[in-house]
Amino acid sequence: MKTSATMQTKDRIIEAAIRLFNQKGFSGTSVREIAKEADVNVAHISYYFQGKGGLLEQLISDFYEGYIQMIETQVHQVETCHAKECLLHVVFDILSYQHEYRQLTRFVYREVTIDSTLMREIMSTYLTKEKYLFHLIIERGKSTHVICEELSLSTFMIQLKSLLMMPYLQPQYLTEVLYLNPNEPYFYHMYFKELSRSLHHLLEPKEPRLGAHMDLMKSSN
Amino acid sequence: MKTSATMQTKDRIIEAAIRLFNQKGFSGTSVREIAKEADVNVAHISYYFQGKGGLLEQLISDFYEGYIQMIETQVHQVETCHAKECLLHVVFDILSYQHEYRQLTRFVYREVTIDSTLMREIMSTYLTKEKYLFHLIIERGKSTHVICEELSLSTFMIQLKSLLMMPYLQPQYLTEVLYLNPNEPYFYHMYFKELSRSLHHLLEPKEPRLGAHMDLMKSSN
Amino acid sequence: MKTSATMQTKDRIIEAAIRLFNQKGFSGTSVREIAKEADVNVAHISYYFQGKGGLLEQLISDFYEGYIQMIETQVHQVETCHAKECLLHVVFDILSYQHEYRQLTRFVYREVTIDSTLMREIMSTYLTKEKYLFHLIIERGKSTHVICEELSLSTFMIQLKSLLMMPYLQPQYLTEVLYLNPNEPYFYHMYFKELSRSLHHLLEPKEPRLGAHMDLMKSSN
Amino acid sequence: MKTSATMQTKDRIIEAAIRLFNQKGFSGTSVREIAKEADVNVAHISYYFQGKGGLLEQLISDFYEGYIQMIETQVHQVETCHAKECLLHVVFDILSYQHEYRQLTRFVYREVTIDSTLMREIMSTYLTKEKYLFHLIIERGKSTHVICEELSLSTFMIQLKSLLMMPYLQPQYLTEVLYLNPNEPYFYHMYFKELSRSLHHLLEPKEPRLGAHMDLMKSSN
DNA sequence: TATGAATGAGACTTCATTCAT
DNA sequence: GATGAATGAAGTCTCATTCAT
Repeated sequence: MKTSATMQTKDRIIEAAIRLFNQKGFSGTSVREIAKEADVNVAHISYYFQGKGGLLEQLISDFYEGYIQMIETQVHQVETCHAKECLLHVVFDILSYQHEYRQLTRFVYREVTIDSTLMREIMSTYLTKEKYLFHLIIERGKSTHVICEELSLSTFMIQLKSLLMMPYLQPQYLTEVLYLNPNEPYFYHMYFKELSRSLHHLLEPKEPRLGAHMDLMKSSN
Repeated sequence: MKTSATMQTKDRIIEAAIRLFNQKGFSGTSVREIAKEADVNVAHISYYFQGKGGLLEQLISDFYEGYIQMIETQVHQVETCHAKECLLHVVFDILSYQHEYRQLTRFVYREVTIDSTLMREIMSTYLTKEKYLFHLIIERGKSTHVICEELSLSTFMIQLKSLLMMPYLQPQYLTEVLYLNPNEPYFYHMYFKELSRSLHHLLEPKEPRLGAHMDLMKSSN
Repeated sequence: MKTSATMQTKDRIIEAAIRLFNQKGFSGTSVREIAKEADVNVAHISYYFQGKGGLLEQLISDFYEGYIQMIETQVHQVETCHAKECLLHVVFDILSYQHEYRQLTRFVYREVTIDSTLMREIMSTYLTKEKYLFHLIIERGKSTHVICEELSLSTFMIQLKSLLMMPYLQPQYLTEVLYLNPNEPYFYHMYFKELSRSLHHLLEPKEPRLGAHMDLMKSSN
Repeated sequence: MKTSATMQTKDRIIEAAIRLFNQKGFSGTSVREIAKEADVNVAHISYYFQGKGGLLEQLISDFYEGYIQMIETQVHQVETCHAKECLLHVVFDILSYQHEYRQLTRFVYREVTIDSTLMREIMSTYLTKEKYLFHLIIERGKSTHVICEELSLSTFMIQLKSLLMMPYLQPQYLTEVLYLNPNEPYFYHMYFKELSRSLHHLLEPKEPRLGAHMDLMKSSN
């Protein structure tokens, strides 16, 4: 068992790292800065996390560990529910989770765009599981005819994840261009509403008519 | 006028930088690596671009310069068109532009998530203009009653941009989890189709009924 | 409290820096050379002194700090003395101080001739104080009628400082042209004698007759 | 014969070099800065002066060439004169020469404090000659009994040269501490007056009585 | 003669980590 | 467990010079 002082040190490092990685990126942050921000000796970072890389790994793993666990819990809790309602519950929980760990979320979502061994492991460990969990819900929805049979899981995941990640990948865009404040609770409640509406359209059985783009396709190279 | 040899050197640096920044991020890439990849003397990077930072600036500026110019051209060309058609044309052009400069796009979209002075300038210079151009189209659509009066520009921009950026911010997710290949032309044609469908729902005047999430709101903190 | 090992490292750097700056000038010396001369890792220079510039700053500040303190001590000690005697004591102390820190003195006196922000600060911090301290002595001498009323402080300071600095600014001239050895204690005792004689003439109330140069003045442009 | 354009280029380089060497020292100035300041191509510096070192050499040689020639001219012109008057003429000419080439003088006097092969050559070539010329005058003065027999040449040279160089080695001290402006013609006329007075005392046959310092000598280590 | 791109060496600094205390 | 000095590698950038045009 770790002593309280040790926990404090580890936690202070984690908090400082999240703050700084978020601001300047992983590579853009030095261990000295982290140690200074956390008011800890530099050697502690290597000592507790086996180096800067280990710290990164732990932060990302922790994030996705909690992320997947939260979805799993929700999916199993509402196993008997109406699929669409379950879906919305999960989405709402994800938004809450992201909001609770705002800085970590933002940093992880950016770092995950880098092609590295670590990230590939994360993909196959956590994101594949996430996909599977949504697959379960969607299938349940299809079998109970509340979700359109033709809906492809990929299409769904792309739309869902792009909207879920947007506020964390482009926070400055929201604040400086759209004058929204993604850190306020109000924002993410509104955001949930919009997201729900989008998903609603996506899951709807009736296919909308669209013609314009078909011609565009042909004229392009 | 620059000699051909010079252009080759500058261009080789730019290409190498895009490739590496894309793979390892800006901070994660050293000028030595870039010089090696470009088969160019290290000193050239400072010589031509006033340092690594200048190279970053130029890449990002170039990207957004072309980006905005392309949208502007399209918007003015189809000024007399049906607003919705114009919108689809612009979206299609953006997807094409992004596809043409795949690696640069991917890198820029990631780097833009970092809060720096440069990025804030990019926001206020280019992205504010982008918003304005979409504002013009949307307003035209509203005045001709093909776009729902209640649609807020912010809502529209969030949905549009999140979908536009998604394949470039999460390419590994697409390839390794969803088994899609965002680099193939086929993909981005399909993607355009999906995007069009989403926008169609968004612009539609008729408001869908949704209730489930309202209850969720109340039970949350 | 610093450990003995640390002090050794810092001191070794300082000694090596003085030696090399003295020989080759500040800009003409590289941190690598200093590190090599001090038998220390290159990184230590930035580590302990915040870079080469910080090292320079510290050396110069240390020199003038000790310099002013020494004069102050002397001035206050002999407050009740005869002004002229006090003056000679101070001059003797300065010569001793300069001799004790020969290499540092020489380097500082050369570097001080460069127009930089640092040097301007040194001027206004230390040399203004030095002037003030001599002002005190001179005024005391004037009020007790042992120093000529008409003597201007500027004239005095110029003559005094030019003679004080000479052996350190032109050591090669002394050795290679005049065949004197300014490093020997004998030399600076002789030098003190000459200096005293010069000052004596300067402080003397009786004005010498001089005519020759008056005509020169008129014939010059 | 050099073309006018070439001369312009060479001269522009020389002027720029003097200006910059004066401000930042030799090692502190880069050839690129010089080329930029002179509005000349960088390659010209290596081309015309065989590199940065050659430029330095030329500047210093030119300075001392003119310096010695000027003294020689004066010494031979006034060969038949009264030794003291001749001395004052020479001193006045040196002050004028220094004033005319203010920036060069200042830079050369600083650089001459560095121990290098070049400087040692300068010493043995020019400064030894300077000493010899003053030796001639002093000896003439001694033989005509207008200069004290006991005056040593070294003592004289030290006092003379320290005063001659002072305004160029410590210009900031004069401006920022003593509030004098060494660039004004008025200043150096005054300075000549003071210098003359000092020399007068020095050459005087009657030895002043001084006792205080003799005791100091014994109490020092 | 004039240019400016190219070069490679070397400048200063910061990095993450280790280790003796 | 905690410290901070020490390390060597690597970072970015600037240097003076050369050379083909």
